[in-house]
Amino acid sequence: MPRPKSLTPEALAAAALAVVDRDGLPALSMRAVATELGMGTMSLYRYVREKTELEALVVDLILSTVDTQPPEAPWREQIAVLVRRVRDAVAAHPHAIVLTMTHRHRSPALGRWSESVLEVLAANGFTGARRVVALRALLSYLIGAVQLEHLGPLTGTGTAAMAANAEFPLLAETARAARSVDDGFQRGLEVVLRGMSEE
Amino acid sequence: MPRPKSLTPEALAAAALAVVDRDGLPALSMRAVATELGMGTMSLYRYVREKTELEALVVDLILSTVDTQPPEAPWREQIAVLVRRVRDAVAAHPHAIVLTMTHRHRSPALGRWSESVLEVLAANGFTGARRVVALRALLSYLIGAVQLEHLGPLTGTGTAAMAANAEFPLLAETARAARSVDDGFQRGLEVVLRGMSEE
DNA sequence: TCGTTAAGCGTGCGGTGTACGCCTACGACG
DNA sequence: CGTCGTAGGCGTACACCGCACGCTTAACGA
Repeated sequence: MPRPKSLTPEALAAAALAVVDRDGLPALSMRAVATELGMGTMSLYRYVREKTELEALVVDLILSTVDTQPPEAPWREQIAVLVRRVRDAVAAHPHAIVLTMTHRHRSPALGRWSESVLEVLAANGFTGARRVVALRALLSYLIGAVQLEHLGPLTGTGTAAMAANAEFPLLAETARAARSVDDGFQRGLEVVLRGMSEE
Repeated sequence: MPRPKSLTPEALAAAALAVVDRDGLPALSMRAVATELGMGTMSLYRYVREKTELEALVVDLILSTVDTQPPEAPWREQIAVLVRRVRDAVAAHPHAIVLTMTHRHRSPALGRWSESVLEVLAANGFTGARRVVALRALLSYLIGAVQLEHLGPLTGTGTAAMAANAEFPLLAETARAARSVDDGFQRGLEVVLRGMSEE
């Protein structure tokens, strides 16, 4: 048929991601992406029905970089590695984190990842409701911890003011101590893994 | 002094929240809030420097409804109740959840809540890094689980399609099983509490 | 009563997403 | 090789957004 598309969805997503990485999330407009690609704004709508669909494409591009193959290791370490890979992939594009969180459930890449985690769980005695609870706990921790790392409150600008406030002595002390805790993400993940193992 | 303000910040936030609850998050515009209050659009800027500040006000209004007094109970149940109260307050305004997550770190109400949780932890042997890790794990789980409940992927429309896909047999089975698991939030929370206790 | 001060708001600007319809490059076919 | 149908590309336009600016006006202290 006539006039083949000149863009793959990946190329479109890559252009959008480049805009976000360079100029921040508010700069992600249809016009900006079109300019990035050297096309007219409305041309993008040949590839995407609305802007949110473009955003979902960006998210899937980010998440598709994670290797879903579990490493050779004890099962808990297998899961820890898989979780950390997603954390790292998301953290590689800090301006896009809000996007990643709001569109993650439409990403086939995250679906493949979940399937991989479930395989590890299934191979190690997790069945039925217990497996459901385990995946939910892992996903919840992952999603929450990523946002915590990048939007406070233990390390945010907004909380800095609150933590300095004498009204919150424990919060202030905890925020101070948090800065010297190495890899809090990993230690929190171990909490979840330990809790899962003993259900 | 002349001409006292006719609005409290709470009244402003309440009007904005009414708009969001009634018409959804995209309908939250300065013009809509002004109309809700029967004022001119620009009048709002006497109370707020920019729109995000109004959003933060809404979030704090939502979170200020949670009782931060721990109940009489064993300490793990105390924490479970505190966490569940935040979950319920947030879930009461589903259209505002994205807002709540992005502005939570600027909410004094969540600061008071954190302080309260830390008091329970401190009174039960949690100190130093261990207390930091415990709070982070709880907050991460809370934040992530709330989003999981309201944006899939175990119960979302987007994932329904993915779960139906034969490419993801375990995910499909898990999504099916998830629907019959009573109070997955509570069971996931118990995973975290158990993991915390044994660090 | 009057002056001062801040509340309230009308106008306008630069930006957004996207509906609509035209133009045109291309691949298939006679 | 010409021609035609199709779908890619895009220019224009519209409704809406956040908000800068400066005027009008209500309420208090003196």
